[in-house]
Amino acid sequence: MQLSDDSQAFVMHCGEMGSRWGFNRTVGQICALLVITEEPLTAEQIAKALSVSRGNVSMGLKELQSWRLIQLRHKPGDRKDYYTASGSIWDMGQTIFEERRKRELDPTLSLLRSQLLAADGEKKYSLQRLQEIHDLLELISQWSHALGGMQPKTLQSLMKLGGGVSKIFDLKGKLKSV
Amino acid sequence: MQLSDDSQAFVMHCGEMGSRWGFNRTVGQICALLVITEEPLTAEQIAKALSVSRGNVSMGLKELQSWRLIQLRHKPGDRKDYYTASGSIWDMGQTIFEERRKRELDPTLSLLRSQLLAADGEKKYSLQRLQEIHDLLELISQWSHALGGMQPKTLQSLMKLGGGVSKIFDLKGKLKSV
DNA sequence: CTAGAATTTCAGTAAATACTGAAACTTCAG
DNA sequence: CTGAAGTTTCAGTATTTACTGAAATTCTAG
Repeated sequence: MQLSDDSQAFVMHCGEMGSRWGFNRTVGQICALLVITEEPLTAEQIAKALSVSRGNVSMGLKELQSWRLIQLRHKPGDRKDYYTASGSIWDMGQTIFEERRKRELDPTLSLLRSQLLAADGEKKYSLQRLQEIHDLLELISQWSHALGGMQPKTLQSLMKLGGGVSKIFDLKGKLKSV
Repeated sequence: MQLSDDSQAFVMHCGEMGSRWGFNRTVGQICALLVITEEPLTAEQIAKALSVSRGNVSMGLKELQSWRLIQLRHKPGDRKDYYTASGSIWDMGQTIFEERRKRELDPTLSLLRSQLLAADGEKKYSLQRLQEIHDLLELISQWSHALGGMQPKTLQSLMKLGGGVSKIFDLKGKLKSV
């Protein structure tokens, strides 16, 4: 596990960004390391490469598994656990998207739903605002579901439209009939 | 500033979710409070309502301004600063989306670009992966730009398609000519 | 200018979070 | 079984992040 300067820099960067992405430094580093490394790695190798404790790596791997971002592998005649990034970058992106929806959107959505249901007609302004927030989150959530269900290939093509999204939308107006 | 139980619960919830959304508890609470309150509030009132120190509120307001989520207001003949949520929920959602792009995507994108430019042809596997990550982030970034540039109205209609996104994409295939 | 009302800053402290390393646990070959 | 190789757990500690409150600063009416 001798990392090139660039790889080193990339892994460290992901560590620093870790917190913005919702996990901690070590988790970010482990994930980056597994993504840019072709061969599956043992916890031991990871700890060595990142200069962190074996226990810390164990916890990090557990968390990455809860995000469904890494996979356990075994080699015949070797009882060590090997880990590797799960699937393509696209798969991983999709997974992160979904997991973030679950963690960042769903809890709030569920609180809003219950408050709106129990609403007593008082407090017009705040209720209306809660409703708006609810509607927005609900829509984002639906989108997120839809995107998560797509094949990476389809998603990729859709994404390639990039700035053209709005153009498509314009088209749609002209095509209600289809 | 007497909050109803529900409002109280909502504000506290946003505080707890705060960290997942990239800021701290107090910032989450202040933002929630301003969103559900129609009248602009002073820092004093906010501190009272949330039972936190005046200084903490000042820092929180500063951060929310850096996110462009709140606006300063003044009342004639009153030199206190009043704060209010900036624009509709939709505007705010868009703003959060953009700011998160800047903070969560752009730094990585910029590192990747420089590493890919300086690439020396060695390390085939990791380079390819970096390229894939770059492409994915680039596309998300473009989308994010496109969405950020849309009128809330347009965006709203687009979002309402929800699960129908893929249908649009199917349409597009049939419409290359347009 | 000046004074007082308001806001911001920031050193010190509190709270939350992450990390280590050793002990407990698991697994399996012999 | 036994014990060695491997993994997980977790109490204690270190680090980071958030918060307080008092002092410094800004602002403006008079």
